[in-house]
Amino acid sequence: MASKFQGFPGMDDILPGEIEKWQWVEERARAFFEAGGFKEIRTPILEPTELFVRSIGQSSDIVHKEMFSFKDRGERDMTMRPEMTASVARAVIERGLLTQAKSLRLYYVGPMFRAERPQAGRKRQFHQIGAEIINENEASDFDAIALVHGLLHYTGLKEFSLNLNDLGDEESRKKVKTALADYFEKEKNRLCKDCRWRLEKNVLRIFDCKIAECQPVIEKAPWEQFAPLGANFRKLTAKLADYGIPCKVNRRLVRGLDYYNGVVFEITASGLGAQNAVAGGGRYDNLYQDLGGAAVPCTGFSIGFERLLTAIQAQDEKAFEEIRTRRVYLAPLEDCAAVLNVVRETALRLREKGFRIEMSPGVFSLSQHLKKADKLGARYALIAGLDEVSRGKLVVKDLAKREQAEIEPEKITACFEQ
RNA sequence: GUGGGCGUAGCUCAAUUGGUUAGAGCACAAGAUUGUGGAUCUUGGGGUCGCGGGUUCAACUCCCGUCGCCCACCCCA
Repeated sequence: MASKFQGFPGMDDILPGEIEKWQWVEERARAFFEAGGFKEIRTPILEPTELFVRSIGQSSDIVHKEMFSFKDRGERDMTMRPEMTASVARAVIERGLLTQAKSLRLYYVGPMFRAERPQAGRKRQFHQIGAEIINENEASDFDAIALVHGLLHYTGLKEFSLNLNDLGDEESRKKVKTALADYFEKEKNRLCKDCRWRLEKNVLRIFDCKIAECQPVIEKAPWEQFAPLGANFRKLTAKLADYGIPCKVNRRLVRGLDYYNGVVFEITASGLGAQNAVAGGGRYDNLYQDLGGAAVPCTGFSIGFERLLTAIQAQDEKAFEEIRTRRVYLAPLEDCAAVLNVVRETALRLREKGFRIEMSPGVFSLSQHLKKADKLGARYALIAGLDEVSRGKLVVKDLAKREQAEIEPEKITACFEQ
């Protein structure tokens, strides 16, 4: 409060104590993506404004009112990325990645920026973790959905529900749009003013409306008659059922980004407040072409990092207990190179095994060390003084069980394997 | 962008309907405690009461503005 400067609205600092959870989820996500054949990609936060206008679409809320855009000193129009799919597409096309491989599986983790009014589960700088499957066949719809589903479970989310819809191919989508436009045009006087605006810009978005008076009109929209679910979509839902992935078909599910076609989906979770979508995605077969690349079919999804974290914790208070059990506190009892080196080297060996190292700089007595270890939330302590080091040993203490053992530093990892 | 609620210590909150030097718990630091921890006790550091202006002999308290936070709408992850 006494600070002369304040951060911008909706842009948070992620502090020690909280960051460990981020790292934990991130590590799990990376492992899961690797197991699915995905490689990480990182792209710049700033992209040409036109890239997002072309991909996400003029009529979308993101483009027409939520982007952080400005001109740099060279009068270039730049925008802080509001999502990742367009950036990945730009990078793949620009770097010619599809000339070296027929198809690609890419994942990303990073900050996104949208100039919205902050509220629960919505920040101006927020983070997404997501993936794109580029130029594989239609079976990738299933892969993408199975991947999010598995990943959410793997990161500790217990309950969530998957909704999906079929927007159809370009042709049928056009037909549906005109048919729906005709229908809503007739019912125009029963719709709210926002819906009338949507009727002009993008009819499908009317289905997003939550105003009570519009509901009867929306309910009766004869979507099924204009756009029966495609054969591929039926195959997809059957396969999901086979694999025990529960889902609900929701014909009113429409995404707010214009590049989607075909299968789209959204995952909602409890414990999030009004913004309860934790992940979303779908098929976008025309994007690469629209951006000047070859025509390649794609599908992808992204997960809201912050929302995932709050949902995980809301559903299970002990979700991040494992972080504590993987913490090792360093307790050197002497301020001399021999002792410090043994302790540090041993700890680094454990770090490679996935443990986190905690230590407090300075020289302390053993009792002070143990007190600090508690405060830092460590499960184990590595204790060594001149006595142990001279005998080539080191003490490993389990703070929870109050047990300890003297071992040789080289055998430290074996001591944690069982 | 629109609406509602809220800004006092790092955190959670007090301050007797305007009145001396703004308090407590938690947290933090030191000691009791020089190789075995979570407790307890003692002591200590911390505040331009979000910021600016106004009313008043006197403002944390009343008025206006402003900034920020929270929640919701819109929409999205």
